[in-house]
Amino acid sequence: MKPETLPLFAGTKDAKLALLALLPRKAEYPRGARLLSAGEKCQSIGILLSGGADIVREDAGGDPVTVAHIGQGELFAESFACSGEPLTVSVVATLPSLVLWLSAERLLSGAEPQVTANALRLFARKNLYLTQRIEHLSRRTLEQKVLSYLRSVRRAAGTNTFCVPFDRQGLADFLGCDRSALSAVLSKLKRKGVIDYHKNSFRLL
Amino acid sequence: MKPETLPLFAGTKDAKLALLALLPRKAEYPRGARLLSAGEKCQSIGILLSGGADIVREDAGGDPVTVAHIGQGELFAESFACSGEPLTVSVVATLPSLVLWLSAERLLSGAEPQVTANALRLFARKNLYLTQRIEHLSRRTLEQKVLSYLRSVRRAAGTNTFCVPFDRQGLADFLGCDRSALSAVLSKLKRKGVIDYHKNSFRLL
DNA sequence: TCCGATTTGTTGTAATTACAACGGATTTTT
DNA sequence: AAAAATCCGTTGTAATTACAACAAATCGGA
Repeated sequence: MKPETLPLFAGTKDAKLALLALLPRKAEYPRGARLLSAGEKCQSIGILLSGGADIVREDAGGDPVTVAHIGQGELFAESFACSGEPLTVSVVATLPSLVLWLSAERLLSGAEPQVTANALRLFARKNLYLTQRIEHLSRRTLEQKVLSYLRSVRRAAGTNTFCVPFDRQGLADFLGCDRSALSAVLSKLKRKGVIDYHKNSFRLL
Repeated sequence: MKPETLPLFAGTKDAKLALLALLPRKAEYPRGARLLSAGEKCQSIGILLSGGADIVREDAGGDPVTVAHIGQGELFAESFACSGEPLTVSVVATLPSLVLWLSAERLLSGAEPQVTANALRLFARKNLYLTQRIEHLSRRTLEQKVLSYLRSVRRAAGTNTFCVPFDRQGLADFLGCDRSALSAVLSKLKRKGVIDYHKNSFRLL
């Protein structure tokens, strides 16, 4: 994936130049490598050019929890880098990965205005995504969580039949529940005639 | 609350000027008024100068749910305004309120760089806050949710004794559970000697 | 201080969910 | 094609939680 084609540089006259202003560094990591560790302060925004990684919380009291997955082209650690807070999570490569590191300081001052505006938009979008997930997670019962989620996907798709970007385990993680409990709720909803589904294709009536 | 003293304008040479570049409009709302309605596209970022408001989701299938409260000095609708997405929630005044509306378009291009940088930092912080809440909400049991939350407050406070900024009902809403169930879990943890508390002052051992 | 209102804890019950185990289906690898 | 691995739904059980109702404690005026 070419850095200049990233959404962050959309609309710039010279993406290459805009990129250089952010002091880019590329780094390769083997599978299993730690890109960042909890407790550090990080000055750089990460962009995963290729490969895959997990954001992991290793809590003192509890066992480690995978908070999110990072796919190709996605930003990570941007909030920590831009807010100056130390990391509360670690980032671990699940595949051999190529990472582009960009200076957060430069992004905050000294970058092309178009790039900063893009960043603001990206941050806003992520906020919306997080807020939506919170709305699903806040429902009291699993059935409500599932319906809240399916309705949000339907709204985004604009059709009653749509696909979800998860397998069952992924959806269970996203909704903060057990996979088999999710399966049970889904088939109950199917029996009740509220939804229909096959694999990750759903219909909401 | 004076607009020029807002964090958004911190570090500007002339806060008044920086404010004017964002085409500010002030508006007053009586208690119960809708500041924004789901489905609209909003071009403006809201800042609550005084009063109080709730962010409410009115779902087709379910009853309305209060997603968040907005207090004095807080931003709202900023993510929708900056990303261009239509609102999925409504905003309702719970008290007579004074709102400062600022042009999102201007913030994205044409604002003082310092202001844009401040916005980026604020968005980043909100991001972290939302992510943390998701981590709590994702735990499987209420006990884990509570401990996850209390540990995060302890980490922020740096001491084993600390106060939480919620009453019980507020904490229950934040953790997505029933208030009495929360009370029950808290006293179980107290009996087990894991925590101690009185009102909203907690000690985590 | 007294009263009313609000907040918080407790109890009981019904419903929900986690968890583990298993079997069938599907996919991938050899 | 066979074997292995993964994914998915089902079942049973124990634990958890929602929910409603109520009692105790706390708070805020009058």
